[in-house]
Amino acid sequence: MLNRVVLIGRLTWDPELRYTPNGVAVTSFRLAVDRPFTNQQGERETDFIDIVVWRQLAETVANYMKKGRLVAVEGRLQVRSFENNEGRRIRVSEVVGDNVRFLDRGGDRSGGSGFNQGYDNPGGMSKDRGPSDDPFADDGKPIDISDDDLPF
Amino acid sequence: MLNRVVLIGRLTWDPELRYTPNGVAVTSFRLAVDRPFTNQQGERETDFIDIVVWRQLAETVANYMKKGRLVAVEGRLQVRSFENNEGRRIRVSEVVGDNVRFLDRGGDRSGGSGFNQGYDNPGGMSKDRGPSDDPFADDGKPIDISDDDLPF
Amino acid sequence: MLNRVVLIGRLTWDPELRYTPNGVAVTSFRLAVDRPFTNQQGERETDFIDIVVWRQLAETVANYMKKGRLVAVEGRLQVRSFENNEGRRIRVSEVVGDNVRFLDRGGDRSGGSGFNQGYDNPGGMSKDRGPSDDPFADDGKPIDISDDDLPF
Amino acid sequence: MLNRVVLIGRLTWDPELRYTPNGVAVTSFRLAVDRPFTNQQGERETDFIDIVVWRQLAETVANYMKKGRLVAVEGRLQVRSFENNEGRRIRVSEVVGDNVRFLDRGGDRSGGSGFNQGYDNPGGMSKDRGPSDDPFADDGKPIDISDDDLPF
DNA sequence: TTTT
DNA sequence: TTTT
Repeated sequence: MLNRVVLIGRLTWDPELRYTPNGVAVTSFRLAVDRPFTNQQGERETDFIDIVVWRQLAETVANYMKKGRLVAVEGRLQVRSFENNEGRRIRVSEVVGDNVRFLDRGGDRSGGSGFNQGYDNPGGMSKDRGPSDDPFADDGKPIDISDDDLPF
Repeated sequence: MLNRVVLIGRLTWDPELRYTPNGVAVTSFRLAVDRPFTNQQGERETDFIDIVVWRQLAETVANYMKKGRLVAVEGRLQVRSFENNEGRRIRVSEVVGDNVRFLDRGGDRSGGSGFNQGYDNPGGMSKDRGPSDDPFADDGKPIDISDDDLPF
Repeated sequence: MLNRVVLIGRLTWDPELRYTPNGVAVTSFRLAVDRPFTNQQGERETDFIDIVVWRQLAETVANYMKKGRLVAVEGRLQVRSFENNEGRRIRVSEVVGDNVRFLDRGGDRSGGSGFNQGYDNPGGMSKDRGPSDDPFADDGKPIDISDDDLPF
Repeated sequence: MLNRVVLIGRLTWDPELRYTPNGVAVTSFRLAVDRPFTNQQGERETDFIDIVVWRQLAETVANYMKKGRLVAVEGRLQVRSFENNEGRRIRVSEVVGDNVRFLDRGGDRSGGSGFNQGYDNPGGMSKDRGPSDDPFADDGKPIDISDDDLPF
């Protein structure tokens, strides 16, 4: 009914871009997210959380992200369940990201953050697109609504 | 850089649908969100939070929501600042909703919830559309990616 | 660094309350969270997400929740990794809930929602407590700050 | 019923620490949060969002944050309404932060992030404390539950 | 009072 | 204009 996740963490390896048989771009990576407290041994533990992003966002992430980079990820928590080839039931949890923000230096605007951004259409509601069909390509038209446009 | 709000509360009045001069649907409503604690007088206070939704979601909300209904709203917190006609600086805060879920009886699936749902394209990244141009109209094609499509 | 999850879904079974050897209450349950879109076969899929709650919240949830009930859960996504007795690496993902809200009729306030609420101390920053040591027990003192108290 | 906000943005000025008459620390600051899209004039707009934090977190923020720093804030959206001295109804919206993470260099761990963290007890459920009574002071005891402690 |  |  509602499923929203927000994470900030560091990439544990370089993301790798793949394509589905239908040509849809998909990138997976793992995020190290430190817990905000220490355990009984006084150690700070870390959750290693798998992220998957699709389409244009997959390509942006693959192009700009590297192991160690700090990112914010928004998305939904997905649990897939299947039987492996030993007949064992396996459950795989991952966050399907629809927004990824780069939080440390990207070499862009003088040490700034968010130099590159990615937005996907949350909830997978966008139609399936091939990799060459950029859903965010600028068509030269304005994409927001001006104040003059407001009815109140 | 990142701006996400999730609220659950009750409508304080019937929402009203308007259209911008350009024909874009927009609906505003106010949500009563009880605080999870009581104040020094032992009273439970409530935040009255303004929500605005656009396009198809505006029409869905206007059609199905009524005063008193319980809803979940996802969106971003927007602060507009302007000078009023007395030259005074006014700040208006509202949540621009991109997902609204109906949480109490909708007469749909036997006491179920979420009988009607609305999703807008978060972040306002969709192109401007007129009210008759439903961004979520079903075109008869599948809108998600099947398991067979997965490269891993 | 930051890890926040908000879910709304239905309990797939009655939760069961257990206690750790140290007497800490813990309740697990599974939430069915419908996806907001349909797959290529036109079916609406569901994520079955495991939730675990601790201490007072565990007891509240065990006392009031039943299979089928609609709830909102806030928490953090935790991934535990261990080797099973076959030497296989297993990863278990679950949401550690720190706030659970009951969203359908609880028999309390005439069809209201949120009849019962649970809050845990997010981030696990509270000290370990035994089950009889209610962290939310009312000590008769006010727990919030009045307006008179504000310095601005 | 549920009210959660997650923001990432930059401080627009140095925060200022105050105390209530009862000695409770409170710090306010304003966050500049860029929108993820451009308006009809092709400009990227920014929401300037007021944040208030209390108690220990107020002191941590006041000690470590400076104008321009990038932070993540979690909290709840609060709307206060009152009549000003001209008899006009004023509505003030602000995010009551219960978690603030520092996202750019803090001089701590070699360019790392989150060098300093603050957690407040969300929902204001903690008892009122004076400024010298650090709710997060380490008492030398473990604050989490070990794996051995788990009943499953 | 507006950040990068 | 305040919901339950």
